[in-house]
Amino acid sequence: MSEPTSLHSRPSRRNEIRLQNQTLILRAAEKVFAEAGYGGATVQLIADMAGLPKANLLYYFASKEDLYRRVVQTIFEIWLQAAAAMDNAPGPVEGLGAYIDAKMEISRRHPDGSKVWASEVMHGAPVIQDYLETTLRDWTTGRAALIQRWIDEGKMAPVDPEHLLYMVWATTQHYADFGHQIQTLNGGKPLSNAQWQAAKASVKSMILRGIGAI
Amino acid sequence: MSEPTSLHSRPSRRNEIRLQNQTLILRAAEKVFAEAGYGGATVQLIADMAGLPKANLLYYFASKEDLYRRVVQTIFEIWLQAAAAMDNAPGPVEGLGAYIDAKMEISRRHPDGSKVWASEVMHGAPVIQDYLETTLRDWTTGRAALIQRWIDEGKMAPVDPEHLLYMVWATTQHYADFGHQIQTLNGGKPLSNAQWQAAKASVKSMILRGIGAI
DNA sequence: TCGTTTCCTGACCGTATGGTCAAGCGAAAC
DNA sequence: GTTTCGCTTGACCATACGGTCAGGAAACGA
Repeated sequence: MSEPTSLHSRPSRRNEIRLQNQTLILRAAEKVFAEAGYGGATVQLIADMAGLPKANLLYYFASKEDLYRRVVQTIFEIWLQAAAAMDNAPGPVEGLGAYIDAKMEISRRHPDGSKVWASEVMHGAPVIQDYLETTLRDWTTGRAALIQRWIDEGKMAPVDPEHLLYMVWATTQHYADFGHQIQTLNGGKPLSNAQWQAAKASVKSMILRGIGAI
Repeated sequence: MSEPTSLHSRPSRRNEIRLQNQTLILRAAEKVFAEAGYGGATVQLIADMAGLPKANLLYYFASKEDLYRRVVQTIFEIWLQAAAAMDNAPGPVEGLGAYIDAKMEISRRHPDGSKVWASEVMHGAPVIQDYLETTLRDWTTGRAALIQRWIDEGKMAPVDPEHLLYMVWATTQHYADFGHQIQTLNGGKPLSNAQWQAAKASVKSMILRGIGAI
């Protein structure tokens, strides 16, 4: 009853299991939400994917919606990390180049996350609307200003910074969100390592040339 | 009481009602599928949106899946019509320019259709896989060859035609699929007429410059 | 007018879903 | 050795879902 110093005990077996199961569930949830959408996903499906009984999921996460919210937030954080690639760059070639590289890498490594994000936004952003209005809006205006500075310094053509950002988002995320279509057009096979490099180079060169940076 | 001199019974009242209700239902279905996804959409929701009893929908359409299939096919046909804009063009400026214009117009006028299409592809194209493998693949290889011809004729830089097409698809459809995000970043207001024109011009100029066509 | 076909719909059904619960389990704390 | 307390789970529940059906209403042909 009286806790002497049990504020936070060592990692202990308990917390270890807890964390392990939570990440296991979140990973399964990401996959199922990406494949079936929020409405099409079922807790049972996620449980099967995770190899756990359904009731166990609902011990760790209060509800399906709670689980979904966690998945979306995780993706948003990954998304924001890549955003930092644009910082401290002397010009658009380095800054946008690194940003495009980072976003293409995310499309390759987290296609499910990208799909969940796309689905969330397409359905009106019911759970991350506040993030869009605060974090994303601030980030966007900040980078738009940075791009405008590059334009003023004559480092690129005078394009609308926001539409440029949309193009970067759209093009890079397309390789995740429409990966199935791309795979089908690629003879049914996923893009190989070399093809991914070619895609990255194509996207980068077209965009950078499109804004007169190269 | 029916008058013997029926004023207009040319298309016969029956077929008229039938067609009217079917399009009413399809329009409602497109909206609901776009907003909630296939799994999240319910027949009841579509019926409410159409202002008809649920049983009436299932009189005209055999099942929810049948209704969904019709919606997706309709979108695909609209999509293909825009594809013709590239034909008979002397070069990339006219051909791709017209294609981008057409696709932007579709994003503006059929955002729900675009979302349903995106959702369908993201979830592995369960109902239009065969279209992807036949119609879309043929169209893509054909247009890739056309673009390659333009490259050979020195009308544009030697970019990978397929990645160029992906960029056009991604960028134009982004304005429909991520319309909610764009609206949020636009202060919560939908793009105005002028803003749509600016978007169109931005996308066109960035892409055409990106491939060295202007 | 009458018979036939098509349209319309309230009531209903089997199933699957998100979520609850109470009883068990096992490692650690006493 | 016993108690504690978080972890685990089969069984269960209310609800909502897609789909059916019987039978009435309206439109049509003759």
